[in-house]
Amino acid sequence: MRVIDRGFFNSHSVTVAKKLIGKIIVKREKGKTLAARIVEVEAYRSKNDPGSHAYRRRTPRNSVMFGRPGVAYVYFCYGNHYLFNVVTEPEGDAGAVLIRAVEPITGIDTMKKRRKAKDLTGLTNGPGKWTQAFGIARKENGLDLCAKGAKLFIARGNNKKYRIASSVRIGIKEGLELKWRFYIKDNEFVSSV
DNA sequence: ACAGCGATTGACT
DNA sequence: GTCAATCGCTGTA
Repeated sequence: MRVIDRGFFNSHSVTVAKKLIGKIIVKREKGKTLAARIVEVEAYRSKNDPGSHAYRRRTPRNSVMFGRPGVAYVYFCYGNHYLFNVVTEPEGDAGAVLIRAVEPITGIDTMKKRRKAKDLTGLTNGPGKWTQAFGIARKENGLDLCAKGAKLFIARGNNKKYRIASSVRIGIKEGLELKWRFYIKDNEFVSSV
């Protein structure tokens, strides 16, 4: 399994977002491995992106977005859910890619247990759903996905074919002129919003 | 110090 | 289709 290095994330958020489609998110747990293919993402920047947490200024919550690329930015949303991003752009320049949906590959039983689900329906097709399936929460915020021996990382996928579609980002009120949501066309695990 | 609200989900009509 | 849940961050005072 070839882990993606920091240089991959040290780039424009939109570039990284498109390239993350089809990659594999992996979490090594005690005695178990969870893996899933990334099928839907959104790019966020700072300047000129009113939809981003980092649009106005650096705050305690968004500070991770200003830090090293390749680090996890996890935040609590709507009082119920954890949303997972990977930090992009050179250090000091805020940016992140939100992973909105994934297609399960390995560790499906664990995912089902956490989601209290019987089958694959609705298991990982949303930003708060797949993080729950993976057991990702506040403690993952600031975790370096490119560190040697990281338990959570992103790897290169197989060369499965897909077509990327784009649209406005979901759930935000500003920045709607930017079509920075990218997803695999016709993939059943893309969020159904 | 505090009111308002969000990069969502699941349950219910 | 509609709507409540739920909590901590953010902007304003």
